[in-house]
Amino acid sequence: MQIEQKITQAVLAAIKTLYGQDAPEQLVQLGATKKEFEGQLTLVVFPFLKISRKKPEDTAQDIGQYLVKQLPDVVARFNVIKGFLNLVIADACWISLLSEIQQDEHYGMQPVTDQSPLVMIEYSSPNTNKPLHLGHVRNNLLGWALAQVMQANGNRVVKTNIVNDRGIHICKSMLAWQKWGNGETPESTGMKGDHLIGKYYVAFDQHYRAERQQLMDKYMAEGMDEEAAKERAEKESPLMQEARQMLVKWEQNDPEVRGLWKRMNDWVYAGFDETYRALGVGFDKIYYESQTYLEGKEKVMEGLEKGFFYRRDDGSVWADLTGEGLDEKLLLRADGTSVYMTQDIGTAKLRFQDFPIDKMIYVVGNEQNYHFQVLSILLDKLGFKWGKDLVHFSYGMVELPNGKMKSREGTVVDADDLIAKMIEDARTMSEDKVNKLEGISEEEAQEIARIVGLGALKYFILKVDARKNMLFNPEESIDFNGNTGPFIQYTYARIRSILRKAADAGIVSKEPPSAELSEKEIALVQQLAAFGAAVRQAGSDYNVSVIANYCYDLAKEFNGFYHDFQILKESDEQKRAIRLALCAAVAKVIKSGMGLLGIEVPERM
RNA sequence: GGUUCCGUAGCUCAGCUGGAUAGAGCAACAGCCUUCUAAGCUGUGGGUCUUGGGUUCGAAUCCCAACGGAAUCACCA
Repeated sequence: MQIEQKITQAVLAAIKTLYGQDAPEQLVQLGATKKEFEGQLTLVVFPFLKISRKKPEDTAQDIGQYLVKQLPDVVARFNVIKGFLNLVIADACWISLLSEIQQDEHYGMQPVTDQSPLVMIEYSSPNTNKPLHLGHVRNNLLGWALAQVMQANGNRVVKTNIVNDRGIHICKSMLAWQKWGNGETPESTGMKGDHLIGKYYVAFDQHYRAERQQLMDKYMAEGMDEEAAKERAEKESPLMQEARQMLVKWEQNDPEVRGLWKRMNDWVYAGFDETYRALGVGFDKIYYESQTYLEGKEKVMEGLEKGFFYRRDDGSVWADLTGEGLDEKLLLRADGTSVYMTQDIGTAKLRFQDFPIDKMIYVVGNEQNYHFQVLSILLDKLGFKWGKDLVHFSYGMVELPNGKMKSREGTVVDADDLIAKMIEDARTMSEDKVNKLEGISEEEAQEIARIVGLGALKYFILKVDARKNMLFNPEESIDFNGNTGPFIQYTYARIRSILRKAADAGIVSKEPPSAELSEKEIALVQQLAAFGAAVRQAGSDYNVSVIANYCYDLAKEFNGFYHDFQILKESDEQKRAIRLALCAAVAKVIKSGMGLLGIEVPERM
């Protein structure tokens, strides 16, 4: 922000003039003044003591006097507490800052041009054998928000999704559907396609477990120990063998298996699309592993020829990463089929063909930290210029009070159920406040409930540092009071209400003239001014929770102001104009900040 | 065991690029609606910032070690 820039330069000049030495800019530590002292900006003078050779208090006095003299329009006065120089900034500075905020359409955001760096963000990346759950929700919300934040920092962003549409897990669902499905379809059952497929995935697992148990009992009765019996049962289970056969047929392009595979995947995609739409997330380009897994083999063979990798006697191909402090990593099985890593290499190859990627960000859970460490090294060896610096945006698990979510054990929080529950709760909540929604149609009321319910869910997830595991207790519903999405949305709705009334009354908010500002008003402008820094920090740290916390602080600050001051009823026209300008600016910044998080704000609630 | 991450109020979390007396929310208690939306505001109580060293004028923040928890170390994806 400009004020800080000016002061920083003036402080450097002060050091030079007063003590005859150049100080590096890093020594200038300017921060917000603590509430209990007068002033808005505080300079920490301790770093300058070696240069000034004076006591902290005297050094602060020197610099303070210099600033007041050299920047009278900016620094109105100052006070010194120990080594802290508190600066009182002139009201006019805050007012002109406020009008700058109002006039800047993209306040806080960097422009994006054709020359901007291209950042590709991979997120979501579901398996097509079961519906999305809360863990996926965290991934999707983080991925979307991160994409918005990167764009706000002046990057061209391509959002991408790699769908894991092949493999043994899908064959399990297919097989179970064939055996026990009686030709059920989403149409015939009214179920979402992803849920229908998920039902058969679970069915497979149940039958398989029963079968395995039977076999185990049999082998143990024959005198095998438990461990060996289990291993043999898993290997010889007819169901599992059938599933494996199906996968082989799939790889051989068997028309019948491929037909079923396509049909069932299409059901799942239709279901996913619905969930994505409800969450408000989307993609610019979707890749499918069925299309990329073969590409990886080529790349691996290329690496083998160049001597980056080696082949073992059994024919399998490996990368030796012991030089990097890691293990040896399998890239191709002895039978020539590819593994997870091979597929990611293939996907990378296709992506680089499609886009001139400068930076690649993978939004994937922290259970795969090792995988991405290895992937980065391999891509680098294979000549991808962004491989070495790829970013694994690694986020923690969502845990339930009794531990992790496990789809096979049915302890998952389903994404669709959760979204529906949130909207329902928001609806109930607003019905307790009938007076507010007077004269609102059923559709509007439902739309508000949707915005607020999703706002609560999204904020709940995004306000937490992504790296940390987070706890979700299904017994306690997500809050709508306190540090929550609805709190911020509510602040916005109240402001919009004021601005509507101002417009109705014909009060035009013109250019704010000069007037004295109260401490609270200055604090609000200062908070508004910090938006750009929050956006930059969120981008450089890959931390979207910075934006969430910023929005909360801003809303909190505004609510204090709203409580203490009259706005429309203020009789002094100049004060009223400034307060209306403040309202408009806060609404604008809340809307764009929440927008970065993918959270909508309602005009009323 | 190796590697990576985490440990702040009863609970959920901020603060971590070193700066003043460590902040919010929830829960508990006490107040504030004839006045612009009370999903709000104000107040009270609640802390060995896991522990022990080190660096520094100054450490929740940086370094080292220990303790506690999580993830990972598959011819699963």
